[in-house]
Amino acid sequence: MQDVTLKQIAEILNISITTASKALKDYKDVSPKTRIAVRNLAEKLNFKPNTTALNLRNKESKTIGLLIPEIVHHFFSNVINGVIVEAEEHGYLVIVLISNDSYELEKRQVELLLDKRVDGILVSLAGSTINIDHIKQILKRGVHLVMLDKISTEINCSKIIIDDRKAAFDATEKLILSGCKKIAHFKGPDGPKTSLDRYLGYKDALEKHKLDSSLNLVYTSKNVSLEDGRQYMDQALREHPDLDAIFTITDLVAAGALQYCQENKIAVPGKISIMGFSNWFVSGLMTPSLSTVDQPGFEMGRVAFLQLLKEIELKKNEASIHPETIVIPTSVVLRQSTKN
Amino acid sequence: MQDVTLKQIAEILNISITTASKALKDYKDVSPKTRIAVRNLAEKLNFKPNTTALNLRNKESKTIGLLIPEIVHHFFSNVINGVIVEAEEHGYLVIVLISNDSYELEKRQVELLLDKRVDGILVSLAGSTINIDHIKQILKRGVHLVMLDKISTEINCSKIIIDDRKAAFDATEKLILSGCKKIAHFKGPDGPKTSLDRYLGYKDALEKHKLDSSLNLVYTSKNVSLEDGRQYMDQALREHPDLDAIFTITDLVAAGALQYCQENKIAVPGKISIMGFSNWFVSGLMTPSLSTVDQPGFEMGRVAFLQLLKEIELKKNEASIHPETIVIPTSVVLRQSTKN
DNA sequence: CTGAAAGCGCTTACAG
DNA sequence: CTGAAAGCGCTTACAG
Repeated sequence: MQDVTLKQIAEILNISITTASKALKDYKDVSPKTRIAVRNLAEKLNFKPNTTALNLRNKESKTIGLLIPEIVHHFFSNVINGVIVEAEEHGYLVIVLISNDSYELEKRQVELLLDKRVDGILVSLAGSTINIDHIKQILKRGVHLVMLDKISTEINCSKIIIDDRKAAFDATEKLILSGCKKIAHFKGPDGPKTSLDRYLGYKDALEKHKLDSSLNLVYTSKNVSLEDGRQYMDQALREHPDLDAIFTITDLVAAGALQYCQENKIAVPGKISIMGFSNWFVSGLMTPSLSTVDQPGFEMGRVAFLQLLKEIELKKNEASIHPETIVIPTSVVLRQSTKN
Repeated sequence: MQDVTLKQIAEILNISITTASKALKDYKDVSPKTRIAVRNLAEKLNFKPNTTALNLRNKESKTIGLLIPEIVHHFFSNVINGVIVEAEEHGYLVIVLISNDSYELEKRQVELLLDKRVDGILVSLAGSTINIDHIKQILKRGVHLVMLDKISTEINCSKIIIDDRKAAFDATEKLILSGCKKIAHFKGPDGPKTSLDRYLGYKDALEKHKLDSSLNLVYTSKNVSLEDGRQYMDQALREHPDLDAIFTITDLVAAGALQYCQENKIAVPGKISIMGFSNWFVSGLMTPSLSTVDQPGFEMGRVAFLQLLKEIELKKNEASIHPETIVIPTSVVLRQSTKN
């Protein structure tokens, strides 16, 4: 069954396409009789205006692109969900593309989205992305852009982030307030700003409370993997027998550390407290369950879409756009892997 | 910066739009000189043919819709990933929509996708979907359809599934072969076919090995939640003191059962073996890690897209389409929550 | 109140 | 070798 067009309706009713179109769009200069006839027939034939034709004419697609490093990932799948739900609410559809943390893929995917003529693009940068000319390209082509979580300070666009430094500070301070005195940090790789900020927040807290903040308490996890967590837990315990807590770049690393402790009968949090970051789904299921920082992915996705929409509509009204940076609040979730 | 059009190129070069178009598309009836001039200018101005115009003309969008019950979910996020990766490989983009297991949402989302004129739709049904007229509507509108995992036998389209009954049989038999004699099943709600099939596979295995397969060993989890797992573990142990294994509808329920055992110092697998289903990411992280059935989401997503593509291309060549049902193999993953 | 015309950006059968 | 014309399906300023 082919899609019904205005032309067909016009032919059946022996009127012009113009009139048929007007009748459906509540133009006042159509006789009630014609209006009714057109509407009834449209209803009967299940007429749906062809979106592609509308897009071509209106130069908008009511579609946005979402470019994200991963999808099989608790935080990012929440982000995607937030974007999709909010977009649908406002009549927009979302094309999802996964860079798999690859700069090359990300670059190509930006092209795909641009060629597709989406109305706007939401980007969370791949871990391996250093050069950001492809992102600048988005702005140059006049397409709206909002970055979230993995952002670049070199791009002049709206950004949706959490305050990683403050969140890490809060998490570390909770460990301190629960009585921990020697706290290691398993940080992420050096590139991403989030890694750096979480490290700085950790350091801030130690310094504020005058605890040992020497660099030999900091371990850099290359792969941010379960295995890394196990390995550094082993190493940290050997290098610092008096260690009583660790704070990790993300829950997965914390989970590895926790596994190591379980297998080696090291009491958590008796001997050592473990604090993760991100509040992955898994954190609540482990034994003991993991204390962590809740990173509200769904909310970030929602707000990112809303910001993009705002800019799309400002542009339509020819108003000027002022990029904003919106910080979404985080909170520390205390569970069983820390004291108190 | 506005997008460059063929018209602009033609004007600059003082040729017709027709010729410009042909030059870019390797029509042989264009002089080499013109061809070169057009190509160079197009390159220089970074000309990209307007996809929307092409879509309108070619009546295809190189875009498909993916309608899925959940996204913050290990299996489904893998499915989505598989679809997106394979689609991108073949020049297709994917619009993702989440029904959140709601029939109402699913119905509306099918409309959205149809109105968008996607070339095809991949559907995994919402848990609450009983009436499937909206799915039939897809076929009626001449849009290609492939269903995956949560399918409906009433729809005549290609389907990508696992053999739930066989998978459940295999999992249960592993428990039996490891020496378990009294095995309970925490099944899912009665609606979905997967629930039923997993129950039947469990029953098949018990009967084959002449073990107790009475109905009082079967508990129906309404919410398929962590809490359900805890609760039925408690109940099952009270009702069957000699219980030595459980097989659950999905890993989350198994995780709840495991938590219950941990908290109540019930040895796993010493006293009781626990077998989940789906191989969620979390299964490998728990202590003890969970034995389960691997449900290859990524592969299912890939194959689903490939099947859809095949049908799209068959149609283009006016060949006839024969719906296929493709069964993706599963395997039992033995970890620490079961014996041997 | 109705409809012919122009246009969104492209392609292609056809005439010259 | 080049380009005017028709067309994909719609909308809207304009003439009648």
